[in-house]
Amino acid sequence: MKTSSCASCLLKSKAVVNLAEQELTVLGKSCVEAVFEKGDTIFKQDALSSNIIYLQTGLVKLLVKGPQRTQILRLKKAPCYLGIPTTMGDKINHYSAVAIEKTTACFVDINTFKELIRINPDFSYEIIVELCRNELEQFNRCVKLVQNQVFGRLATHLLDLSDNIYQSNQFDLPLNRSEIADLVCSSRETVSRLLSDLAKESIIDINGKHLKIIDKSRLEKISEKG
Amino acid sequence: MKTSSCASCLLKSKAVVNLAEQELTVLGKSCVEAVFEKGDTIFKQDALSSNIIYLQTGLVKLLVKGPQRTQILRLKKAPCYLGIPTTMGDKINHYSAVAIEKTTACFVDINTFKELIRINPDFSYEIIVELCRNELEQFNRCVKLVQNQVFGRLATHLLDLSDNIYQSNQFDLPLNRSEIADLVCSSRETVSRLLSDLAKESIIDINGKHLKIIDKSRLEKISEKG
DNA sequence: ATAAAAGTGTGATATAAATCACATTATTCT
DNA sequence: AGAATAATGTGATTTATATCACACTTTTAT
Repeated sequence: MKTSSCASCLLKSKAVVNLAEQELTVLGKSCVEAVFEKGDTIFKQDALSSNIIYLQTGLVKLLVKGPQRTQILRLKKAPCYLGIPTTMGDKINHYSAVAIEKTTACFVDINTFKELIRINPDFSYEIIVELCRNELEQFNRCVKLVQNQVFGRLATHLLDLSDNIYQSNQFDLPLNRSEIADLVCSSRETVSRLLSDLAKESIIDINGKHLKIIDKSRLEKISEKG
Repeated sequence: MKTSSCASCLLKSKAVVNLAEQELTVLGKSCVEAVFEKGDTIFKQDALSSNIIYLQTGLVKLLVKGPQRTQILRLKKAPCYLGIPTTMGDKINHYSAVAIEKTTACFVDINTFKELIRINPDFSYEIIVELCRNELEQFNRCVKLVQNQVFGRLATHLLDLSDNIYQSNQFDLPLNRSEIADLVCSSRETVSRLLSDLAKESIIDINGKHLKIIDKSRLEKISEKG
């Protein structure tokens, strides 16, 4: 870990690009950069948090360990902020963040973050925009969970990986079958079966972790209807 | 509907109390107040929105009509804002808001709202705090949906009505059985059965819409475990 | 290289809760 | 007031999907 020179950072957030030189100095003084390898925990459920986290590069999973099952709430791809609601709120992490690819992240002290909100309206504005986008995304997830059954949810997440995370119709799944189950709120066995079904129908081609989407339009139909 | 004098309003939001006199005048010029009776729609899913809505008094339900079922996303009690993420985002309402009690609301033009964010950091700060609280609440709802089965979710919502909405251990349900089903993501019949079961166990006393919580600690246990 | 551990696929069974069906009770309307 | 309509309760049946059980495969460790 090292204190960063935010002014010279090439991976500024949409909010941070609005900061003046002097404000960047303020930020730099309480901003610490860290690198996480695949599998590393960035922060842990139930731990106290007094930092906002900005993901510069990489991919993480947000997960909740509940009494019944573990849920992967969502995958978050850099660039984005993590932990704003928690750190602005009750300061106790409601979920853990674990890197599923090599990830670089900046830890920003909450007081500095609040100070920047106080002094720079353009900064605040971008934070508000990000919070709003998050809320709509989470909303969609929650609606999908109720409206669709497992087949549809699985299809939705495969499309999300293809369209938003990897921007390619073939990629290596960053999660094993059990984690995919946690992501689509189902069981390992069901996910295994449904992936086989999709392959039998020639909608996808799957070989271990390598996945190729063959018939995207049918997958989209399943995502909507199923 | 009438253009309001925001300066003299006794129901200012936590954000608005930070506004200076001149800023209140700006707000007042593009702020329209309206009264909604029980059952009235405040805004409709799929419609365009260029207003932020501030609920001064009352109670509303937010609902999504999906292909499979209707969901009541949540009840929102005044004072609170509605529609910030939508109006800041793609401007299309992802859900409807319907008054379930007499409700008064202010419609604020999005450009005025953005202007206030730009000129008053304390205003922005309070908006950020409200967005953060919303995100955590929605998060909890989503986790509960997966971790608990219907019995637990029903108990959770009864407690929410008692603790947060009515602040009393007896009240009239603002929703019929079918709407309660939409709220707990279940079916009318199941809700009906489970309410009877709770009554049989002397955990609640229910007579039509009137509900009295008799054994709160057992209800809390069901809410956590069930 | 071999053993141990972790991950995966697939059939059989169990289960929570939806759906169906219909009787009963409220509420609304003329 | 009486008819029509909506809301509710409750049993029977169905269904999606979890869970169990176990074989097979891949990865990791010694």
